[in-house]
Amino acid sequence: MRFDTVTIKDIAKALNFSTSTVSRALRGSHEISEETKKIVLEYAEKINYRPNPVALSLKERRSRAIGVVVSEIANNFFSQAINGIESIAYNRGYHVIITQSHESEEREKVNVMHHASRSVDGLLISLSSGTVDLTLLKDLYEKGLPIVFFDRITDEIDTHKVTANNYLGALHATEHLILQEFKKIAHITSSPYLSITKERLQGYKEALDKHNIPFNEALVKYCNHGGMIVDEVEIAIKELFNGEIKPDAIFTASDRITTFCLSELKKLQLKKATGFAGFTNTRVGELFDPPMTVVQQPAFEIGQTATEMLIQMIESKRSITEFETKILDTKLIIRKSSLKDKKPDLTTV
Amino acid sequence: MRFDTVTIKDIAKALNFSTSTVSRALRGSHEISEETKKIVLEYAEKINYRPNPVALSLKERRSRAIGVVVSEIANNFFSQAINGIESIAYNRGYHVIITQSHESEEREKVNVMHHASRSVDGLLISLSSGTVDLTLLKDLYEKGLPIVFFDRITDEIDTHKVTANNYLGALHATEHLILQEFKKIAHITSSPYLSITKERLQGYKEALDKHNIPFNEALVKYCNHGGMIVDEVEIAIKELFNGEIKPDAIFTASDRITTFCLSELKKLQLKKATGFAGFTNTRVGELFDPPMTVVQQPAFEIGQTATEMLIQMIESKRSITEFETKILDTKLIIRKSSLKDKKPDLTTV
DNA sequence: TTGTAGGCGTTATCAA
DNA sequence: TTGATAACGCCTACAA
Repeated sequence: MRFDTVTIKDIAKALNFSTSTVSRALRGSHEISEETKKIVLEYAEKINYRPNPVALSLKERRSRAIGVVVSEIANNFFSQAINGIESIAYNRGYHVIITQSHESEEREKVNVMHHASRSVDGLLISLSSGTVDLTLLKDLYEKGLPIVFFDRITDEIDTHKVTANNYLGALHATEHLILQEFKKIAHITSSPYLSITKERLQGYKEALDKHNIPFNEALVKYCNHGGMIVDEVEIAIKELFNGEIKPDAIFTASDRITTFCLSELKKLQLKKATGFAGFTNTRVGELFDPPMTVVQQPAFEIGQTATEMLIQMIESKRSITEFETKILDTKLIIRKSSLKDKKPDLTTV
Repeated sequence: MRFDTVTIKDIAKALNFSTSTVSRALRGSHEISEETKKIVLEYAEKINYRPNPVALSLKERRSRAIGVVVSEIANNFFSQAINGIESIAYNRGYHVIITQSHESEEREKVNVMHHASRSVDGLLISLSSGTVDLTLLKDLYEKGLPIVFFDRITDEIDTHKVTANNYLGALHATEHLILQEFKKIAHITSSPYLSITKERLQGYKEALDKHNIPFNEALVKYCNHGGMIVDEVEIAIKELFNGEIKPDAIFTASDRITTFCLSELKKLQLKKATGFAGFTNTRVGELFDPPMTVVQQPAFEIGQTATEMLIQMIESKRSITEFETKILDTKLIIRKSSLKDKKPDLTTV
């Protein structure tokens, strides 16, 4: 099956003009007579002519499209961030092309190359948890492809970056658990490679330190696939509760880990005995049993900010030398799951 | 900023061959000497040559890309369906370009046109709740653009379609509520234009009929934006509970409506008194308070099936005349929210 | 004011 | 076995 479209040639032939005349008339050039313009525009309208963006991309080497690479769309944080990205891009006349890396370095590379070679004008990327090698991105960036990192960022490339204040978010959540008099707070987090993992771990440690609680490596568990594999979280929890120091509270570092962790705790009948707080952008934390204490990232705003920065880079005439890393505040929403005294929820019976 | 890439020309110049020789060597043509091939391939590898897909698209009028239009990515059903789409597309060597209509006919049109003119090889679409006019899609379809509808389908275009068995899903859920001895079961659903709305309403009615419960129009509420606007659901619930016949159970017809509805019931302290079941693909229904009875759609499989059908259309040499509408079974997962006797959940305390 | 020619990167056809 | 040329759809420098 093939798809027929009207081209400038068709118009030129039908109207007995040259293609250049038609082209100029369509773009409203002042060097074309009003009459010709009118004839051409009317005919174009009539046969529903649309310029072929592929041809334009080839010619202008730009596409008015922005490529986005995230690990997973089925994730509250990313889908909200994407909405932020779209809200800006749409208004500025850019299209958004979304691809998923599924936390795999390999898939991420394929996606990045696809974007680059399809002449997106710029790239927004949140690194996969499997990514260690940044040479491809570095390469493209040096060749002139504008890139903005968001959420999972890197030190290795000097460009604009946007992320949540993961450090403070983790610090406040952990501190909240400490003030609730939990003594053995475990931390289940993603791949240690990720910027967000490091920042959140740092916040967790800082909170402990501030309250003179010794940091214990055994209470920190890493899920290298960010919770994409159920077993990861299951194993982490089993190790924690079979270990020497059984935690009385858990602080989780990502959407998926948070969810799986709750399921596990429920299975093990530990849900109501264990203090709980986690990073997640779910809209339904309030409906959980018990209602869940969460650290919420400004996902929509992160997407917006990253996109504004990217478009600025794309449209800037001279090359940019001053780069910025914007850090947006998280929000701690305290609900019953992190309170020491977790009676069954009777208020809504 | 501009982005430099290596082209066949560069290779030709460097190696003192013509572009056609290089082109053929790169594609392994047998009419090129082994030696030349080796030289070209090695050099191409060395300078990291990648063919420009934009140029290829222009030449071949195909892009090996599939366009997807959904109402919202931040939706369990759609994000899972997209994963299904990607799983097939990736293996067959197609890229997936995702766009959102935000339940707006206008945005949907823009996206469809974007896809069409960017020469996607085919289109997967789930209609927005605002869509009444299908002439654009009809037009493109008649011009030869392969289109497969999934989830929210239409009678107006004769092509492949895939959807869940919304009728049976609704029937079983409603019947389950009836068997739990709920007497006044309300139904909150999406825009009446949508195929899924009609099918689910049909199932709901059928269940009532089967059990000799008279259908009451006042117990059905439509949210024209599919719950994208919070107020919609709030108003629907208020109307229901301020009406003459106060419902003792609610059956909701979409992910968002389900969630908002629960929030409202919680606010109004009606959550534990009201029987509840709803269409949703959330993974965390079990963690809710009370654990939620859900009708789950085979989202991943719907995405996969639609993509297989689309690729078949794309790659078929002669035009297809026999079209199929596949209907995949839903799954009713019964949990506490729909049980008549909803004691506070003590088992997990 | 309009037309001609060349180029964006690639491949197919034809010629050498 | 290799090279020159034209074409995909569009735009623009230059010519008329």
